Amino acid sequence: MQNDIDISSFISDFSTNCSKAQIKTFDKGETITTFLVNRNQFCILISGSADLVRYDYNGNRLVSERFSKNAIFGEIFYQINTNSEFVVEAKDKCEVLLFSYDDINEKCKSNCSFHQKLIAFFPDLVISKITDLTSRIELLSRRTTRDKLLGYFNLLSKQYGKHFTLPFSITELANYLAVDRSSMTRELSILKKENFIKQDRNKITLLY
Amino acid sequence: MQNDIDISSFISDFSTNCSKAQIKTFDKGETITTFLVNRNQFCILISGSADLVRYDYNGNRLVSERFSKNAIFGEIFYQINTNSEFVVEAKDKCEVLLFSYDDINEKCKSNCSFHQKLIAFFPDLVISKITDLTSRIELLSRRTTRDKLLGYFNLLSKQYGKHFTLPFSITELANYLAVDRSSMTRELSILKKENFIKQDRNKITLLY
DNA sequence: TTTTATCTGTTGCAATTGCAACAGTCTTTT
DNA sequence: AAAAGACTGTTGCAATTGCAACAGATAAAA
Repeated sequence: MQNDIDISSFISDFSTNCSKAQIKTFDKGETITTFLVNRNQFCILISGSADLVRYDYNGNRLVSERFSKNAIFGEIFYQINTNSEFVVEAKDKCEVLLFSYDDINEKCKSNCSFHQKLIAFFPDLVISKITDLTSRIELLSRRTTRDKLLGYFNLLSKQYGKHFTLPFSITELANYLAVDRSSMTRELSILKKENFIKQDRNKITLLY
Repeated sequence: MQNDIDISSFISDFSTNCSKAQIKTFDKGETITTFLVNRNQFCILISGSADLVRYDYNGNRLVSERFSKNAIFGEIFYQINTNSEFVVEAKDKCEVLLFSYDDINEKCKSNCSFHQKLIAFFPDLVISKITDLTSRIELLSRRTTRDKLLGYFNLLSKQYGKHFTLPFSITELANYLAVDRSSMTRELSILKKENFIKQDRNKITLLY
């Protein structure tokens, strides 16, 4: 939601100026990082898009978050959790800035130009992240699938108007809203029947 | 969850050094802030505890978040939303640091000692906040009340062991997990019957 | 202490949801 | 172009949940 920062403009700085941070490029499908041990890893997505994927006990692949430009993620934000395996996978070609938060925080505090710039854009990134998470909590707190759908559509319509394309497939939307896919589709059908929305796959038009 | 920072130690700094920030004290029950217009307000709870309260269309008071020492909150983190009215209320006596994020970010960037210190502790506060929100999303994504309860108890047991007191009343816990209170109580009873837990009001013992 | 208000636990019932299985589309790969 | 795989939509059924109403317990106020 916060796309007005352009981190890529100073990419050249770290490779030359900070030994603690690195930029890596990932091709579609590659694993960017995992959340297994806690190395306090901190990642910033500079370009491309990626999914936070959970593999449940049945081996099903569930996309539980979608990252795009300027998204931040990494072990540092997660309480490493017993029975769930998280992986971040490149959805298309990605440039990612990776560093250990500890390194950045402790070892090159003031004399590193990368660190200086990190401080400059860090607040906007995290505030935007918190806003996103808070919105999602508001959605997930709703009791019915219908309320979740309409709530989510409302958020999108503020940005894009009455007609928009979901940033998710239908299957992924169900994961994002934490409901069963087929039940969600059922509810979408009802919304269509009742003329609340038009829908063609992940293209939605609000009729109210 | 992140209590090792002590903001109060430099409280004296802002009142004297930064005209943009202020410390206020609130008595139990008082409204600390509301989320109505977006003034980019940013709040840090220095001492005491507070609730993020939503009043739904029936006038019911729902506690949807609980803030304690070092919690951050404020309009800046919320997409102001049509049909929900949010208020932060002091749960007991509170000291709160308030400022407009814009003011801090734009107008006294480098020559204000308050700003310098804010930068120093800001990262830990926001990272801790993101971790909390992410954990909650993981809980809210679970399909059954039982899974939500056990997941939450697991988190607490990592910190406090097999026996702990919830930071919530039973009613508030239901709000936090976004389930119906009576249904949740029903599920708690089943967990007791099946000898998974012992429970006396908000005191829980895990038996596994 | 008495009164009042709030919180907790219980249960019946209706509504919603998850699960499973399947068929049709669309996309990607060979 | 054909085949394989993934995604979407549908539906029956069982399980879970929300809702409502109520009684007892606890806490706060008078």
